[in-house]
This record gives sequence, C-alpha cells and structure tokens, in this order.
Amino acid sequence: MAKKVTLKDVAKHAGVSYQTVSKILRGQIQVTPEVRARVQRTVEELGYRPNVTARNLRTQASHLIGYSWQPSRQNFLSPILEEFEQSVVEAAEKRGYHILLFPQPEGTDSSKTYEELVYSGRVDGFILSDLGYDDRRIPALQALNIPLVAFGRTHCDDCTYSFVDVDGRAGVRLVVKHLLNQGHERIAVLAWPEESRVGTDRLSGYLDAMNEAGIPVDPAWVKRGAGEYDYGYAAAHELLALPARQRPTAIVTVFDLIAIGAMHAIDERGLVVGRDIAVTGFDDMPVIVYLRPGLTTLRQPAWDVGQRVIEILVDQLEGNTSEARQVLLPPELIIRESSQGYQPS
Amino acid sequence: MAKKVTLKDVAKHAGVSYQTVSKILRGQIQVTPEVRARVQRTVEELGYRPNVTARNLRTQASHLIGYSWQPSRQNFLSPILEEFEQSVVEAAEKRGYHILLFPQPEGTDSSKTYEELVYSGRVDGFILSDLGYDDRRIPALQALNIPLVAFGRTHCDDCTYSFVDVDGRAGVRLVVKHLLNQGHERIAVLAWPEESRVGTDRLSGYLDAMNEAGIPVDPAWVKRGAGEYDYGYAAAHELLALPARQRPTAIVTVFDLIAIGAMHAIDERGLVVGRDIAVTGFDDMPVIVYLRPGLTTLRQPAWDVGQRVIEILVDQLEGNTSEARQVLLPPELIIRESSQGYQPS
DNA sequence: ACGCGTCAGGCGAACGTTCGCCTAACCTCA
DNA sequence: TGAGGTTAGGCGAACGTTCGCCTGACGCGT
Repeated sequence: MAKKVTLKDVAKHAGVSYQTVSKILRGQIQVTPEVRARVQRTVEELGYRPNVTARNLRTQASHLIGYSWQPSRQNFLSPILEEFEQSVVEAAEKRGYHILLFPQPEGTDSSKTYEELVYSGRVDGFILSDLGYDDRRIPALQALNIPLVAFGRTHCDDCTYSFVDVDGRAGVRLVVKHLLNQGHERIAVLAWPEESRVGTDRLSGYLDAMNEAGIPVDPAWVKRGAGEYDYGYAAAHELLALPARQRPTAIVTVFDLIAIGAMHAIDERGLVVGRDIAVTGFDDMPVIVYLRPGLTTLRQPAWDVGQRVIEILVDQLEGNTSEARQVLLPPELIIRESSQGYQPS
Repeated sequence: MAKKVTLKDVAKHAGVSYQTVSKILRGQIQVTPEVRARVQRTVEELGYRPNVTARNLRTQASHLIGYSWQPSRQNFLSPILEEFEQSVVEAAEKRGYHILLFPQPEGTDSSKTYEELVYSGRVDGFILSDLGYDDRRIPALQALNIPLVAFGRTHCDDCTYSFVDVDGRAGVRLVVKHLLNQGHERIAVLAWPEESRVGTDRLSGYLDAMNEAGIPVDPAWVKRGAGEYDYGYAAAHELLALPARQRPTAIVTVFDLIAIGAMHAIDERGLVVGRDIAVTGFDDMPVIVYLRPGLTTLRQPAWDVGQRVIEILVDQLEGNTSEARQVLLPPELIIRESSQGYQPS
C-alpha cells in the first residue's frame, strides 16, 4: 500500500522517457541492450507494477469477465458448478482475465444490470450458466451486442450465440446401453417436464438406446415430472406398484437427486438397489461418493466445459473470431454398485 | 457496445460543462432545477453510464474485492462455501463493490500474486477463507498492509487481523448437551489432529459439556485423526469394538463427512443409527438432507458470516475504521433422526 | 449607491497508462 | 559524398473521470 510506483518514477531513475519505459516493458520497441537492462533493473528495484486501471482506461477494456449464475434454488446445492467455476477462473487467468461474480437471483430480470455492467466498462463480456428453457437473458444480451458464452443452451434449433454444453442425449444413451448389457430389458426413465430442455435432451437418449436395441417402450415406464428428490421418490413408488410383468428392473433418471429419491423408495419396499433394481443418475454430484450403494451416473466434464467457454469468449473478445461457436462435450459413464449385480428372477 | 456516451456528450447536449454534469450526477453541487432537469433528461436520452474505469483511475480505488479460497482438496466438495460466496457477493453489491475470484490452489504460495493484485490496483482488499492452522497468507498480507478480512482464524491467541468465524466450541457444546438430554452418557468424539485449529476448537466444546455434566471422559472416547469419510468410518469401527460397558452410545463428530463414515460403519455392524447409537455432524452440508436417517448437525451461519465479512472489510476500505475486528457467530443446532429415539438397553 | 456574501457553474489539472508520430543519429550504397 | 533507409528513443495527446479553485452575477443590507 506504500505509495505506488509509476512509469514516471521508473523513467526518472533510469534516465529515459516514461513512454519508452512502457514500450520496453511490453516489448513494443527495440532499444539497446544497455537501456533495456537499466530499465529492467530499475523496475525491480522500485517494485514497479503497471496500474491496470490506467491501462484499462487507455485500452478500453477491463479484462474482466462477468460470471452469471442462478443461486441454486434450494439450500445452496449446485452439483457441478463449483468445478466449472474453478475451471473458468483458471483458464481466464491464463489468458489475462479475471472473473467477476454476478449472481442472478431467480425471479429478477436483471438484463438492465447486464447492460450497465458492460456499458460502464466493468466487464468485457459474460459467461452465463443455468440457462432456462427460453432464457430471456440471451436475446437481451444479444440485442445489446454484448459478448457472451453460455454453459448450456436454451431451446433453439439453431442458436445464434456461442455455448458449450454437455451431450445429455449421448450420455443417457450410454447408460441405457450399459443396463441392456447387464441383462435389463424393462427399463424405466424419470425425466423432467417438456419445458426442460435438459430433461428432454436426456430423455431422447433413452429412447434412442431402446430403439436401437429393438425394445418397445411401455408408456408406463416413461415418467416426466418436476422436482428432484421428492419427484424421484414418488415416481419410483409408482413404478414399483406396477404389476410384476410390467414392473421395470432398472430406473434411469436424469439427475442424481432424483436417483437418490428413487433409491430410498426402493429401499422402503424392501428391495435391494443393484441386485433387484438398478438405478442410475446424472451429474456425478461430488457427494454421491458417500452414498451406499454407490450410484452409477454420468459425470459432466465441467472442467473441460469451463476451459472451452473461456477459450471461445476470449477469442471473441479479442476479435480473433466473431461468429458463434457451439461445442457439445460427452459425459463420462461412471459405473458403481447401483447398476451391477442384477439377478433376473 | 455502441460507442460509449461520455460526460462530454451529455454536457454538449445539455449546454453545460462536462465537469458540471459530473457534479450534478453525484449531487456534489447545487444548480438551478432547470439545469438539473435538463441534464438528467439528457442522461436518460443518451443512455449515459459513468465509465467505472475512468472513475477508478481518478479515485485510486477499484471497488473490487478479491475472494481467495482453496479449491477443495478433493472432488470439489465444499460444504458451505457456496452460500458464503453468494452472501458476500450480495452484501458487496449493496455497498458498491464486486467480487473478483481468486482461488489459491493448495500448495502454491501466491503471496506474490496477492501483492501484485493490490499494487496493480486490481483489487482494493481481500477476503480469505479456508485458513490453515498457521496460514502464511495472513502475515504476508499484513506485512504489505493490504486490507483483509478472513472467514475463520488461524492459530493465534490474540489475532491482529479482522476475521469472522463460527463458534465451533459453543456449537459442539450444544450438541453434546442435546445428547445428554437424550439420556446418553458414554459419548465419544471424533476430532481432527491437534494442528487443526477448527478441530481443536470443536473438541473443546465437547470437553466443556462433559465437564459441566460431571461425566468423566474415557480417553478411549476421544479420537483425533486426519481425514473425512474414511477417518470417520475407521474410527467408528474402533469405537464399536470396545467392550460393551465402555462402548459409546453416541458419537459426536466435527464434520458431516466424518459422521457419514461413522454411520456406514455402524450400519455394517448391524446396528441402527439413532436407535442404537446416535451420531452427529457439523456443517449441515446441503446434501445431508438426502441422507437416511437424517443427520443431526450444526448449521454454520454462512450467510451471516458473509454479510459481516463485507461489512468489516468495506468499513476498513473506506476508512471508517482501521482497527481489527473479530466476530464469532454461533452455529445452529439442527436435530434430525440420527440423534433421536435412543433406547438404552 | 456601494461593498460584500452567496450561489451557479466554468475551468484547468491530474489519475497512469498506451498510441502514433516525430526526430536525430547512424548506416548503407551508388 | 550525398540521398535514402533504418534505428533508438522522445514527445504530445488521449482514454473519461473527479477535484479544487476560480469567476461572474445576483441579492441584500446599510
């Protein structure tokens, strides 16, 4: 906090003009080795650090990226966002950017605030996560011509903005094939309502796999409902109440918490998860490691997503490219006990 | 992103000098109502937004606060940090600040980076969390005279820096009293090694409560070890292997994950958590809601901590006060099934 | 009618950079 | 030897604010 050392101080000590110091430090100019060495030494001695605010003012860029996410609806439990956040920060730092937190509480329409943050020069661009089915932030920001990259996508056939998303369809297809390999045939799925882009996407992976295997899907096996734990719990009870021949031997869910609800329901019926009925989740929430039995699930490549998001956004900011880029990353199948040891009875 | 509107633009349209516009907008000057109205109208029409970079340069402050935390050692599972983070962001926003993410990966000694961030004018001050037993960041930052407030504290008898912490001792004391009320007498505790300030603090709450109740503590009941789930699992097995008269009927732990490990161990021995042996945790990690049986634990007032941290830091930054302030907040006892229904046999 | 206080608003400077243009010296080659 | 190119480094300006001082006009009391 001692008084700051500026370019002028360095210049005075080194006997050159301060603009020259600036250029030397950024390698924008050729000077004699002696001068360069003298300047560099002076910089070290005085402990000079460029003032980023002044630089930003001059270059009209803040080198700051706003990260907007929805504070998790209930009790602060966001599956994979923490890993994503860290990845983003790390990647941004490598490219000379920092991340500014900018939560977007559920109801509020703060496109006003976005505009303000960009116009006022606070941030250069935005990262959005937790996209809604038809997120209004996207068109709002696009209209203002504000650079953005999303983690996830809205419901759009050909989106005109950049995003990185996880291929839920491919993921669920993978896990269903895994269940088929274990000998399951009556496989149910617990998905989200049709308004949920994510849920619909994942559900179609289930349908793909069943189709490919040539197994007709009993409509009773396909459930759609809103919620997480409670929904899974209730829906599983319904499935288990089906007549024996119709009752599924495996339940695929589109989210780990739904799976946990289902597991508890199965448990209550005196059945053993894994042996009697397989259950699978989605997300590989950190905590499910501590579940018994372990839950087979699909791990989101949150780290990779973060890296790609920054790559795309920074490229865009620095003008290397401007057209929208879309990336789909495959999740990884993690097999645990909940989908193993099936004994057909 | 259209070309930015500046003070000068507004001034030109309103027919006053740009400095006057600045002063009017900040209420630093008295003008005739007409002029004020004219200026305000022009601001709206043109959509003027003050450029924060320029303001920051002039005022020598960034209005940015760096938030430094340790990326969670394993698989991205940080109990309460998300709530804290949100609270901090919200509180900061209210006071005109934003939060810059600045993770501090485990091994790295980045006090160099801290210095740089402050010297370069990137941030005005720091929030630190995840303090180590004898965190070197504290003295380093203090030596540089960089404003900081910590969430948690290091091992210091009278710390000279500001912090907000949760009173683990009072919390554990509370939960032990609760167990005593349930009729338990042989109560064990799973704590962390002596190097852990947090662990030691919480352990002393246990000792307090036992002392107050006049119950002699069998040394076999007090375990200290490093780790989380695995440690709890192993330590619980050891406790359960004690001779019947000595074997505890309740296990207090200093962390939810330790408790989960212990619950699994109890389960494996064919005992029922709650009825046969009580177990308690600490933190109220969001996910334990989905545990069966529910885990009695102590909820950290992470939200309040965040609010206080910002309050203290901003006061400090704005010079209202400079001496170190220390705040200790009590955790809240959350009673669930794991500590109820005890049947003395 | 004159001096003085008050008030509205102007003006220059500064914050610490970066950028582009300029210049003087030196080098090169015919 | 002199024209033209190259090179090291200087210099003024600008980015968009905020701050402190200044000024001119008006009102008021004597």
